[in-house]
Amino acid sequence: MSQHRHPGAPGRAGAVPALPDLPEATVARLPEYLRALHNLAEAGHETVSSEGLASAAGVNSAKLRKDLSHLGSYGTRGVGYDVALLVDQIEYVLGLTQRRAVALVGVGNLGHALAGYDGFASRGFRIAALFDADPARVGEEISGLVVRHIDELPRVAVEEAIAIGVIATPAPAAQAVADQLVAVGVTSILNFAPCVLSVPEGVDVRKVDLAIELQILSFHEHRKASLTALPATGGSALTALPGGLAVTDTQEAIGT
Amino acid sequence: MSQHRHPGAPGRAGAVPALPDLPEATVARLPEYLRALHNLAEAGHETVSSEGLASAAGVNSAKLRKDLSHLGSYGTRGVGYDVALLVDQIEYVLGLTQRRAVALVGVGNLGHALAGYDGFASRGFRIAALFDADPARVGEEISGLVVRHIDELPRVAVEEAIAIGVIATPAPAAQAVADQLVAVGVTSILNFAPCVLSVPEGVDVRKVDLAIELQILSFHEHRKASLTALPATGGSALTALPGGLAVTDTQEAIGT
DNA sequence: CGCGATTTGTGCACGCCTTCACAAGCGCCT
DNA sequence: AGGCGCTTGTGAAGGCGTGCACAAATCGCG
Repeated sequence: MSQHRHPGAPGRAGAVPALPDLPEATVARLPEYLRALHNLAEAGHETVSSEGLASAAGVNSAKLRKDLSHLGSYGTRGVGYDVALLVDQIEYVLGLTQRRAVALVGVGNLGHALAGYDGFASRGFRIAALFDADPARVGEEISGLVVRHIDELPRVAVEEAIAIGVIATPAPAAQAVADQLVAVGVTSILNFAPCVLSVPEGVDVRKVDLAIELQILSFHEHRKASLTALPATGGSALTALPGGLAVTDTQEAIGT
Repeated sequence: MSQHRHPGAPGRAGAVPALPDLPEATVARLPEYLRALHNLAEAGHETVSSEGLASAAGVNSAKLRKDLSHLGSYGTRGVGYDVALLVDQIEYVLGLTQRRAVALVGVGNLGHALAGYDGFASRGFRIAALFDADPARVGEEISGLVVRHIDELPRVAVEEAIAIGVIATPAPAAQAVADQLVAVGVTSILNFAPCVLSVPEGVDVRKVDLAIELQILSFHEHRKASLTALPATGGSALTALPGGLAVTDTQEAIGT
């Protein structure tokens, strides 16, 4: 198609340049590419081949090329991708050109850690406010921010232009917090509480459950054990291949 | 098929009862079903229909039935599933009948929170040891455990029968830690460091990257904004439908 | 100026996952 | 005992995602 047209150049006019709706799977990988690209840029690379970027991001090179082609792509055949250009492009698509304000609700064990996690700040986000329902925690200062009572959410949400809510409360409190976030106009929620949230249409919820991740690992562990444990008993076929197989969804031998 | 045969009853003979290799997508949902089932059991329910359990877990009922059918299934037509029986069955398949020992490496910000997270203990895991490479942190006591130097990993791994390793170090240190874990026989790793790990075949790695989750939300936020920005400003638009529906991949109206 | 080496972009086929729709099975009520 | 309503388990269809393999395009060099 186009030669080197930039459908939505980052620093360019802010006029909603027809954001393509990418496949979910692609969206989920873009941040990984972005991180790899930042590393490459820091290492002095000006261009990178699909093969090189793919291995740095831990994916197949064909998959990477297809992913990038979805967003209009900025590669040069015979050469590769311009690192800086691609960074700008991905950051634009992900909406990282504006530093979004994040409200963190629940400053218990996990909330404390999240409040102090510098990975947020360094990757396009700003923790703008901390909330908790426990009066004993209100007023405490964490990483330069004062914990406020959840009832102040409406006022602060407007003041700080909160775009994303992070829930790090115990499960029983999570639904109420989600409702409050939705009520003040938040349409994106990251939920660390181990429960299902019910939210209106148009609100995105992503869930991170640490115990679930471990349980998934446990299953594979269990399965691996049950395979290597049956050298004799023909029992259930499978005949455990000596090398074993690949993994769940990520790694592969990557050549740093 | 069988009436009420238990191919692998939990407390039963420990003789590797032909663990079926479930679809990855199913495995990833089983922990969610398990959590929902525990809630139902606590609420006094003895049986539950696929519809009921599905909404409690935030999924489609057909999907749930197919998932459960993969593990031999223990439902009764016209009635539903026996809650206690299903709990046992899922816990068995996930390998949660034995409480696996977890080693946590890196007790910085996030590591501290993970060490104190009671969700691990309550859901089948035991944090057996904490490690760090920083001598200043070695010796510190967290949640009843003393932080040890990473060099003690080989000895402790054997003593405590470590089954799963959790990496909560900065990215530059993660690969070395992974290598050390693999060297002492750990074949399941949960990685919180924002980097790709290279591991041998047969080792499972799952990755949790908090910033990536936010960036995915950011994309959808960006896209929603670019859509609603066209009609007539509407500020935050959306006119939140009262009933509201699901979102990206989880929620649904749940009737607690 | 032309040719070959290199690398992107993509058409295509395959497999996994989801969803629908319905037959089979079970309990309860009459 | 028989029928009826409810719920599970599953065959089939459709959609999505992945990976291969190759044509198109670009650069560098002779």
